[in-house]
Amino acid sequence: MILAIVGPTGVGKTKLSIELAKIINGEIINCDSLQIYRGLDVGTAKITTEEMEHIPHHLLNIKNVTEPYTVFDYQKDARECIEKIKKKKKVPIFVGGTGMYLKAALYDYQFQEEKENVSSLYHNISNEELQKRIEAYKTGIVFDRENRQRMIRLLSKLDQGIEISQNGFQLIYDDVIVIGLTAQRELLYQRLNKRFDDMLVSLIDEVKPFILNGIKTKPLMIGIGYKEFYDFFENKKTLHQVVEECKQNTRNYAKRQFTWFNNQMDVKWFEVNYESFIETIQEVIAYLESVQK
RNA sequence: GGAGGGAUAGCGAAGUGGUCAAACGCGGCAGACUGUAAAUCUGUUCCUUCGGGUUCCAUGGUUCAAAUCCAUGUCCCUCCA
Repeated sequence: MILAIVGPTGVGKTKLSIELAKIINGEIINCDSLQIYRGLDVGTAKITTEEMEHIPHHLLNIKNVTEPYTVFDYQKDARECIEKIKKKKKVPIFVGGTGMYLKAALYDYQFQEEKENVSSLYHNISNEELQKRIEAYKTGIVFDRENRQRMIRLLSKLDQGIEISQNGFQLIYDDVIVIGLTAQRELLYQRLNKRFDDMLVSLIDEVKPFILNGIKTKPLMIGIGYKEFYDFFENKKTLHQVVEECKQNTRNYAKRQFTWFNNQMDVKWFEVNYESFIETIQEVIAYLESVQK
């Protein structure tokens, strides 16, 4: 069995993962694109050593923020982790909200080793030109004509002669169970807002050195709770503005995560009972037992 | 007390007689997703049994026709006393 615990940020995936790992003898594989990095702890709501309760965690804190890391790397690393854990006769448990990382690990996505920063080759090309060049390949691929980032990606693959399958993706492992945690939208948003207020002071301590040292690498320019603070330290925005922006971005992100997991993967959802989290855990366990038979 | 300015969809904000159910932005909702994925992008957003119905502070008026013009009232802001 391979288990995955997914859902929007802040629902309680981490907590559930530890309880399940204890019960089903599992090891956890992080599936959060930012928790990969060392030093991004507060803002990513990363699990603490204490919270781990000695459950082994993989792909957590494996890179510095200055090191590149993408789905390509994740797919490789995650699959290795699965094998390692299985060899120990334990259960791999994916935990995290990066839908694409999870799907790349478990489904038959194919990525090629990449030489240069391919997309930089296309920077000067207009959207119209990108569209034309893609269409010139006459692949019949339907693509988003406004999404520059993804058009560049697509064209670069076509230019490299990489074939792009137009069928859906298939799981490459049997016995994958995806558990989704959900909560009433409004309740979740409230909790996210509160979580941000609670972390604010320590978050600033965490972000500040990066910003003052002029580090502007990918995770910092992308991560919610990180990227927004540059404007504050550069005196372009007030703290209040930045805080509101962080909260807004977090809510929007949670929304997108729902969309992904609802439509891209086959998820068994459980609404979290925050008054009594044990009940949620028990529900999940009961489900797992019923599926095991 | 006097002089001006304003009140528009959940919010901000255009519109100043017809082509206005009302631009645009935000937020909300829904969606896409083969390497920045905490990214990037799309659709939708008064109600509707999809025929239509009810809107632009309120009431009355002018007009074939009003969010737009006039009158009165209410509330808000700025300035002078």
